[in-house]
Amino acid sequence: MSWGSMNNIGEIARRAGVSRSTVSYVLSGKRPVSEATRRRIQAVIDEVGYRPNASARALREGRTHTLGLVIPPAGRRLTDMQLGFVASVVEAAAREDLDVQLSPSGGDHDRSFARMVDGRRVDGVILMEIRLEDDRVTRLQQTRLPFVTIGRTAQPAGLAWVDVDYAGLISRCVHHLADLGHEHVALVNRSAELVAAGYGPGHRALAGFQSAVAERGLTGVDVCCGDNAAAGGGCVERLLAAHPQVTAIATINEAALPGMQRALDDAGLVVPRDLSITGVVAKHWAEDFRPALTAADVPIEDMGAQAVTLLLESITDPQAVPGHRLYSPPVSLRSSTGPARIR
Amino acid sequence: MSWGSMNNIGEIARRAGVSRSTVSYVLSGKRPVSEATRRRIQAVIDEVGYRPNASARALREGRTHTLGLVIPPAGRRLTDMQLGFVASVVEAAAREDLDVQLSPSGGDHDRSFARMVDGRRVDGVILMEIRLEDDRVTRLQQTRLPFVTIGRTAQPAGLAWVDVDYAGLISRCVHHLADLGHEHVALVNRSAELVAAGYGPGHRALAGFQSAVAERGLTGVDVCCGDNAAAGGGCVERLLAAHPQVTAIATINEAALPGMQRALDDAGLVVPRDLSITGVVAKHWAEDFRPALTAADVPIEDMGAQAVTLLLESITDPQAVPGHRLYSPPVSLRSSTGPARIR
DNA sequence: TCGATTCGTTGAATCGATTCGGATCGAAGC
DNA sequence: GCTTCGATCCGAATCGATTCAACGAATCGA
Repeated sequence: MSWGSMNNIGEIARRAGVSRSTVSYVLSGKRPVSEATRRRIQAVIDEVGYRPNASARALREGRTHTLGLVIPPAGRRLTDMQLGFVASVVEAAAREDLDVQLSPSGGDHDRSFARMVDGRRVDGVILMEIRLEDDRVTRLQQTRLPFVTIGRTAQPAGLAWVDVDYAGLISRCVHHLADLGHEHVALVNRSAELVAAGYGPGHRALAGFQSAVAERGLTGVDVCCGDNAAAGGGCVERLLAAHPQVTAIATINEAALPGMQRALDDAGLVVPRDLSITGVVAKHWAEDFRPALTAADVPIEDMGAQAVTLLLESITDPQAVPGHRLYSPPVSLRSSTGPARIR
Repeated sequence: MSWGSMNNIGEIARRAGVSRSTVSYVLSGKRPVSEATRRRIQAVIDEVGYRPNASARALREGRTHTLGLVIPPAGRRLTDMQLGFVASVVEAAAREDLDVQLSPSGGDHDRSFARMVDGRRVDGVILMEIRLEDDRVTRLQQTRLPFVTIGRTAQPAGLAWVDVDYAGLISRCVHHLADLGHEHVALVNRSAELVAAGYGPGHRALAGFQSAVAERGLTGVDVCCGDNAAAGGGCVERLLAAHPQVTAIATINEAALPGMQRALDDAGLVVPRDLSITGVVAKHWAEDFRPALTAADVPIEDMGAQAVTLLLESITDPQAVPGHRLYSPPVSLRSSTGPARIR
């Protein structure tokens, strides 16, 4: 394990007294090599700590054994859920002996994104924070580079994706609230910028909210809210002031939860006695809430792993019809929802 | 921008009616090319959307234009601060047109880490969550691959690193508490496993705590605490029960803060009237605390950017003596500390 | 004993880009 | 008219690994 001055396959071959091809076959096992020479070569490899140069291998094989993961541009802090996706994707990739490259890109015109895609630096790409109309998706389609989206576009047919059924789940939450007798409910959505940019979950949650509200004959109010505690606090304060009749809140904005909690505390409101809260958030947030949140737990780990699986399928068989998966986890009954009561 | 069946430099040369080298010189500008041909070539490049193959370029140049970032192994959730480092490193790298590869590795024997290091897949490595004795550091040293650590080992001489002066800052916090008249103070450290593993901040914070406590003639108690809200709650409950005389807490465990706050609320203690809290945490956490935390704000952004800068220096000039930077941000006076009062 | 088969190994081509020495050509100098 | 000299451009080597056709030697059957 000392510092071999040169660590290429030729040097190994020279020291072992064989040709480069034989060394290669020992590494890959794609052709039989006699036990004697294989041991001799392996000894040299172990001695100098040789590992084939990744770039050379990638060039020759046409595979980099690296996945690209496009995350929201830096500056904006990643939400806990996004971080969860990153972690689970990285872990799932590691299990398959794949590396992960990060690209912080918003639009299609990003240098980092362009390098990754056009430079054929990765075998496939996972896209996060997808918008209903997404430049990056169209860009990836025409490069014929396999990719999977976490979240889905407006027209996801023929694409590989994993997503949460925000529409269905928020709808289910509203029905749950209606069953409890609530008549005036509110939706706390993601940030206004995200929704304006056509961010899928925001739009789909709103659609599910509105349809369920209509179906049950409730009155519903929806507000956008920045992805952080401070915004959550202000948002709930304004909501309570403007719509005092509201007795229940559904949300998909987990990052705002701590602030929402604080605003409720400050207003002297007890959950669920005075106000019910529910929504679609990561399990971690639901359980950290006080009281524990009745919510649909987004299966972050599964989704990241599934995205990697789908991507690998696309890579190994580019012709195959891309797979997808829509998650619709059950709404876990915890302690944050209760019968409606006039405030 | 259509899908050129082949996108290599040879194809571009053929279409433009020149040799491959000329195309290369147009791209790099390392030799003069006549205006006429340069325009002709550029037109072809733009038309087919050509970009040089990253693997081939890396092979030839011996540089991958990629940085490796070693993060704590998945499974354990990353703390907010770690996430901040990742984000700022990625952003700083992007500014330099560098890509970032993630490697979730704890020990030295990790496959992902080995691939990254031995496969020469990256030009340099940034290491997070450094321990006082760290296998990965010794491993990197003998491969002669430039690297920078966020945090530092017990013997950091000759290494490139950025770190927070936890010892000095916690000491300053204790002095601040002593100035306010507190006589019984507590330190809430990071998790017991981390400290047992020789995690630097844990040890250095403890050392600073103990020396300051001794210097001011206080009584001090230190406890370890898991990096999450639940652990923080339990930790403070036990602390209050076992040491009722404690009137102030210093901490470096930001992830535990929400839980600590809840435990204090439950105990009916008002900050800072009944109990003072201070410590070293990311600004974000300090400001989200209620009341805002008097604390030294860890300059996460700067540290990530600085780590990239130091790494680039190591890469461009491997002979130079590695730089380092010890951050000692001021303790921002907010509202969570006040004069001691017997509970 | 000789041709056929198998096993182990080798040499050379290849992936796509960079780079250096040299070739080509027109213009300038004598 | 012939050499000289820039200005341009080209050809070939190179980076490190993989892979295929082929070759020598040993084994086998007839």
